[in-house]
Amino acid sequence: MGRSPCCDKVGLKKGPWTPEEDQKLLAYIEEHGHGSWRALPAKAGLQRCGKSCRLRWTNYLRPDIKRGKFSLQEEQTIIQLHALLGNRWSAIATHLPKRTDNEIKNYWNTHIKKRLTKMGIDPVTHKPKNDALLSSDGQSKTAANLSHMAQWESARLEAEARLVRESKIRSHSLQHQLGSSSSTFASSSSASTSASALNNNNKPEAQRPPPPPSRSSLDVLKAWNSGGWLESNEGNGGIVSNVGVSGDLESPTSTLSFSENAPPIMNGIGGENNNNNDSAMPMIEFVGNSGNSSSLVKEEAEQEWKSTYDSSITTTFSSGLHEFTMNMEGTWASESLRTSGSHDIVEEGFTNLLLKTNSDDPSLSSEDGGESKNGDGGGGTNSDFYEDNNNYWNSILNLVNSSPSHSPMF
DNA sequence: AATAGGCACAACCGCAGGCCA
DNA sequence: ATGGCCTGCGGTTGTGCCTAT
Repeated sequence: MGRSPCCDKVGLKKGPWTPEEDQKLLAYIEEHGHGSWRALPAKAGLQRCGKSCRLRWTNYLRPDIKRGKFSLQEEQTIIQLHALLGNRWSAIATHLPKRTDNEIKNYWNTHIKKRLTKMGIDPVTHKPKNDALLSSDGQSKTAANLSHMAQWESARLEAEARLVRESKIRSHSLQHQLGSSSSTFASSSSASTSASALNNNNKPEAQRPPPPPSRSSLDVLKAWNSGGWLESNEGNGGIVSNVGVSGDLESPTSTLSFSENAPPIMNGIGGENNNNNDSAMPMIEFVGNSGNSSSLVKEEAEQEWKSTYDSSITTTFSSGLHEFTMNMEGTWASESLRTSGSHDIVEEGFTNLLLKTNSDDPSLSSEDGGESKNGDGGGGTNSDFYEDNNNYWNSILNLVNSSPSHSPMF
């Protein structure tokens, strides 16, 4: 694993980019694609290292970047995804179209993190700051559930991101086959969001990965499996891990069941619970159901996207108290889909399903307000606070939603 | 008006890992 | 199998702007 020197430090400019430099970089990429970033600066006449050029492009100059203030929904999505994924900004960014991981990271560090801190919520764990004791004595079963959800979602997101990348690769490969020159960037860039896609787009043919199998769902399942997630749970004394692989592989439906009576089975999941013998530990159950869920077939705007993606995944989380369904509709649709009329679905899919969990259950509404708005972390009612995951999400969102940005809380 | 402090954001740094010769 | 190249990623720093004093 040799690590390449970033660049020759001598004679290369650092610091803020000038409009002239931006123009040079833009003009070059529009005409030639970026190709090798290392070689780009010399070709483009820039006194910058390739890495600097790449960052400038991916974080600022790319034409498909939405700049400006984050919407409330975007903010909520970031909070929720961060609770699930932690500081995996690139994974979070996959659910915020047109936002870069760097932008999201900065926004988190400068805005959301501070808000949560002021609200008495640990921005790392998304728990009230005085919840540590609860976790250590095994009472925070919901935290364990959430941790497991996070693991599941993390694996899913990885697979999703992989699929999106491969989809883009395929798209660009098709474009290439159709005779597009390297300048296809200029016309297709609006439909290409991630830097990786652009990278692949401009890679020499030999460097491009082979086209993925035509059925995207296969890739998802493969990714799930290759991630070791399912295997790691097999024989784990209670976890049923199964993603249906027979027949139609599309639209996997995963059911996460929490059984109040099941023995502790979450070994290795969620650090604070590894040695937990609490009989109340829920059973987590994944049930693959690949054949029945309603497939959402999306029409591609472009001919190269004729292949349909079955881009719905339904994830049902059920507990003794609540059951809510996550319909991952479109979340691994291609970027082309995002810009061809399905954007809203894609952009809002995960966000909405998350938000949905906070409004579906009327029993939650009675717990809005006072308790969750206790900025100091709850004051002795944390066991209630962690009654279930929904309460947790609800509390975060209510705090965010009910507190205008100019309020003292923020 | 000058200045200090805080804030927001762009950019940089360096590690990790995939790919290829 | 090995080593170099390249990119992705997360953490950190630098800098300009805004606001309060």
